[in-house]
Amino acid sequence: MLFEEERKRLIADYIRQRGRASVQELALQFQVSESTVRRDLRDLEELQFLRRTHGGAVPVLENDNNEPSFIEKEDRFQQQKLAIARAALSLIREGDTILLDSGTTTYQLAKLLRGFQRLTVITNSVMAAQELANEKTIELLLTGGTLRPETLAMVGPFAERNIASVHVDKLFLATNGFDTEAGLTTPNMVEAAVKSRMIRSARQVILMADHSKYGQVSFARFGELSDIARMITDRDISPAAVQEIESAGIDMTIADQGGAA
Amino acid sequence: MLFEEERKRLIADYIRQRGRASVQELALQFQVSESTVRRDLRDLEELQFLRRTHGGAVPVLENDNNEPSFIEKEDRFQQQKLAIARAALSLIREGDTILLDSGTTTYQLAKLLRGFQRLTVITNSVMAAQELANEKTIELLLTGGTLRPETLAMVGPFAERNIASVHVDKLFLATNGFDTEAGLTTPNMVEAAVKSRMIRSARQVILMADHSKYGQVSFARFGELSDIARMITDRDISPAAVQEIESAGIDMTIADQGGAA
DNA sequence: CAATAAACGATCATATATAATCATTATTAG
DNA sequence: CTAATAATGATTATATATGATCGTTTATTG
Repeated sequence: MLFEEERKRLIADYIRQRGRASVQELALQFQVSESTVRRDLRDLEELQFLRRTHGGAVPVLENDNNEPSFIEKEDRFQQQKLAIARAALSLIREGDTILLDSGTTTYQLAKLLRGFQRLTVITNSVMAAQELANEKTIELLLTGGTLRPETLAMVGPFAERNIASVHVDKLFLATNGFDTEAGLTTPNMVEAAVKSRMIRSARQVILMADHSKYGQVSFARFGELSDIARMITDRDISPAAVQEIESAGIDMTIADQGGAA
Repeated sequence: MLFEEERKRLIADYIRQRGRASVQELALQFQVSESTVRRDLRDLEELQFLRRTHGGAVPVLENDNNEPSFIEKEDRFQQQKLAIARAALSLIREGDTILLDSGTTTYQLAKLLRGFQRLTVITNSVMAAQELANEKTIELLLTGGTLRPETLAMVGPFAERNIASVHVDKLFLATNGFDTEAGLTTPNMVEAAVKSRMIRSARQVILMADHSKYGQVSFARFGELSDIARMITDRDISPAAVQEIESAGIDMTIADQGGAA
């Protein structure tokens, strides 16, 4: 005879393992009435361990790939950004210490960082931090700072001071505007100050920017082209732009989307 | 014949080893009445050595994987903690700048902070930050630091430095151990360092601790009783404890759970 | 879209576990 | 040694988990 707690835990395991289970099946399996199974399922659903359906239950969806957040849904160029993130991933080595800027493209990279055995990640993005919080093999540091609700980025003196106190192998940087004349720009002054600080704390600066950023000029300037060692963009960038960027001494990586458009 | 403490330890071991035990089984095994077994189990549960179920007890699960454990989700003292949080809430004024420690009790308070029109909150708890991220009327600052996966608390030099650079009206502090001799203690050294810093940055220190913390001594000491201006606890605290704490010059608030047990 | 069968939630009865209480026994302090 | 205190066991009232029943809701299928 099982205790209630034991049974609930086993039911949760059972469903996670098999992918699904009917109420009847569970009642038979654990030798209790269907009433009891339903009560258990209700409790487990409340604790988010599974989702009930008519007739049974299914595992709760891992937030790995499904259920993109609101920001993600509204995001344009997702395919391109994922491709850029994959290209960025190949630049990271075991044991690296990296600085991860906030932004939707760098967020895609954060999701890919799982699986590293030894990695130190410093970020001002709460969204990125959430993705990596449970990875035991990744040392995760948050810069701290005032939280901007729109982007869940931490900015301001707290962030700047902490970034100033470290040195990293690689910075993965995002931007709103990238222009050969105006340099690197973003709409928000305090975010610009943080990015500027990040650049100064990195041995190698890698810019992750899809083609739509090229030629854009925003309000606050945080760096110039010569700060950038490498730029990763998508294949929709114009050949003319590529030539112009390369002639500024920046290595280019054109990310392949693997056949898909 | 065993001493009480010996028996309790053996019961805890027994359950950890076998994975479960019924009250009957334990009464037989240790040659005591079921009443005594239940009392032992109650004590052991309060100390988090095991979890009671109807009919017996099971071990506390180690949360080795990334999923939130049962323990976290169904916190047995939730009612008390909520009551404590409500009492803490009444101490906060519009326009205050408060420092919020990480922990389950302070997390309850974070959830109640919505609705303030003007409030500055500094916290090292990512969980608390998530609750408040979308409140436009709350200025939210994160301390930054290394993220501890178990508690989602930010600790270490980043956090300490930023905390040291501010001064707040009120600190809402959590603790694992509260003892008139040993003072305030917690299992983790780096968390202790952060808490210690917090105390130094606050004009008024308010301790939020349910009755189970009283008399507990953990590994790392981060403060003494004289640091505390006020303690908020639940009504299950013993009158003797209240008197002892008050004679140490600490104002006491016994949170009412509003009729519910 | 309606008919039908299955699944569901609500409610109740019951068996059992538990908390509260009190008497008794062990332990400690003076 | 005696008084006070704490732990234990027995007893009783309360609380809880469970299974059965039944009216309602939901999915399916012709």
